[in-house]
Amino acid sequence: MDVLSELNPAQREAVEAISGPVLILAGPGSGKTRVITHRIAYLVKVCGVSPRRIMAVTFTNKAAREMEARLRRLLRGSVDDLTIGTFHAICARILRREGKAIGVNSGFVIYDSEDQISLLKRSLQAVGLDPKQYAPRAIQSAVTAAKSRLLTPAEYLPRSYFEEVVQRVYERYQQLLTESNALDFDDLLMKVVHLFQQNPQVLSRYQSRYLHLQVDEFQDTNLVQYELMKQLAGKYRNLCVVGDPDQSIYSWRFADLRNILNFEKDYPEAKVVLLEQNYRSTKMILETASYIISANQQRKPKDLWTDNEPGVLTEVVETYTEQEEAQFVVNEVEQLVSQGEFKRGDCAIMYRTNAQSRALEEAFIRYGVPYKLVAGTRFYERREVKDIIAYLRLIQNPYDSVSLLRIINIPQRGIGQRSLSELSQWARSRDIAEYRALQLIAEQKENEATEHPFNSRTTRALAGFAHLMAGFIARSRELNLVDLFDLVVESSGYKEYILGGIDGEERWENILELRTVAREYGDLPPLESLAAFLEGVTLVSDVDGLDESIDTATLITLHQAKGLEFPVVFIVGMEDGILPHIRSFDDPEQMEEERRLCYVGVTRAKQRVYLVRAFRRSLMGSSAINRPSRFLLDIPPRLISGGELWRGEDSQLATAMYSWNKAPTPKLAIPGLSAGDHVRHAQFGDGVVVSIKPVKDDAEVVVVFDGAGIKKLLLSFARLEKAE
DNA sequence: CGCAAGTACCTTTTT
DNA sequence: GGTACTTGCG
Repeated sequence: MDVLSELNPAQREAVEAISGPVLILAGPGSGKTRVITHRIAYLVKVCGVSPRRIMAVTFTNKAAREMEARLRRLLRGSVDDLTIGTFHAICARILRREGKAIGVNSGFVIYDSEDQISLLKRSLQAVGLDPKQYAPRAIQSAVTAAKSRLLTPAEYLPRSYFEEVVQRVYERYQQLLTESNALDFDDLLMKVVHLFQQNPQVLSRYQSRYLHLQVDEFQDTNLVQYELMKQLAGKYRNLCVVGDPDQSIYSWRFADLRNILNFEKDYPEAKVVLLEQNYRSTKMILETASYIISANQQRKPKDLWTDNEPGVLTEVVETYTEQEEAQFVVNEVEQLVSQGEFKRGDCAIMYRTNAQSRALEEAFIRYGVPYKLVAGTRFYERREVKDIIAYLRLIQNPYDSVSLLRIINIPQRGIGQRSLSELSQWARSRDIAEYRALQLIAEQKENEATEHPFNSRTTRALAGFAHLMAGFIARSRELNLVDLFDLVVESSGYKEYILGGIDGEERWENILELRTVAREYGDLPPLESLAAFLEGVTLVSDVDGLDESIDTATLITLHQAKGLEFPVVFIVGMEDGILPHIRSFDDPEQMEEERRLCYVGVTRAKQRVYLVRAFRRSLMGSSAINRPSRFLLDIPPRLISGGELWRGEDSQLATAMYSWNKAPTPKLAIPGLSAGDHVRHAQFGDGVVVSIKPVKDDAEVVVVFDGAGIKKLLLSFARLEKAE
């Protein structure tokens, strides 16, 4: 059978073990995705299982899309009936259909973490506590922790004063969510589990439908997710989970490695398959990675091996500052490209924290080398984008109080903080939603009645907003999504407002980009397309937007890099305090996770690995001198380029590296520019560069021209010449 | 109420 | 170095 022909014995075993629970422990690069897709293809083509009876859960939408694409090739069609998606997307779909059984209205909106924080602050105030005294983020984390253990406010047992606060806030927070007809990310999962617990007949329907269940990245599931799969697999027990404990890097999201351990307890009949042959990396890289991960105490040893070429030694490089570090990376990328062995798109630069991307970006721009940044300030978190989404959400669900409070005075309508808290109070005292209160005020204004506490100016403002929204809501039934989008942006006054503000053009561009996203949903009927669009934009992740077809270097965090692979990998910031991160120093478990993170990074590489560190690095304004990462010390010198020089002084390795393997001086002719440079433009004449700012794959250069004044130019278009 | 200026706070990672 | 929130004034 051709579905099996391309597989090694272990992979084949994993594919053919279709009845009963299966635990696949898959090392990096062991063809995990191939096993999952071939398994599904095998089920459909060989075993004749209907695609609609198969569910495959992935970690990101990108992974889901990839799996779908691969299956489309293997199966040719009939892919549409498969259930493939992230936990959150699949749960949202279930809740839209079945939610009413547990009092979840199908028009619910999904709150992201920012919305969550904002509602938590209001919850704090509502129970009479000061948001300044109890960090909303800490409470958020506690609430997420509770929800990932399936604890409702009533079941939550406080063991400290702080936890008592958490419980009170959590309780009110859930009330406010319900009133807003909203669910947060954690609710999506928890509510489905509750739905199934409380409605056995609903559960039974789903259990009967899904004959086969598959979970990817199982090491990163939390307790709710595990419980959910356990429920769904309750009837047929055909649950196949794939994971690698060494790549577990989401414990802070309450991923629980015990899920892997418990799996064999809950499913004693489970077949365990080990995938230990690596198809991705050279022998050198695999060995380097193995040494790094072996230093962890809390792990089962694995025997990873590969038939691949030995490859070249790992480069360990020290630079003086993070600017020099970035410069080295850019230079090295260009070297590799000019030697003809690699393309820019083969190179990935990985780092521990997002803040580290800035120095890298600056260097890429300075040298005119194109790159792509995975996220950064994430698109869907930008203020203007969230504002428009808030308008649209409010149209779908006027009870969404977080969105209402967000945009009721944006652009300014003369509804200030005071009027707002009065509005909330008034609504609460009459036990109605804010939006309903607005409607009443608008009606009363027409009737000249005055029951509410607002003066005539504020009343007019509030009524105006109510009418605006009512108009949108009425039109939303008939307008197609893009037309609705345009209507909202124009008649709310938002367009004018944003264009008149700082960075107006840039922000407007973002809104237009959001509009293109909306266009993709335009074919559906009006109300459906709005709902689908809103769900789509809330459940995206940053890697989802990563486009491998563009031939540029990729800047990416180590977390985001999980599941990806690149011929050349640079890991920068190999310093104690960065990787491992300083926050892990006093917690051995967290330290082990940092090590796994490093391992994930190294094992992304197919051909070459660079581990780069800076002697001195500025962080948050001040600068620090960091020691080399302790993880470097776990790599035997013989695996490091130039490392044999250190033989016999292993213990001194850290000190030694201060003076060895210094980054060579960049050999690039500078095609880029920096502020202060004199330039010449064909049309505008001579000028001086004021600033350079990264814009996607390009750079925006501001130049003061002697004759033509100040101009903003795109580096790729402007054809500026350097002049002395 | 709106705006400008000042201040405190932070930054790990994300569905 | 940046933002998000507070304060004070018109």
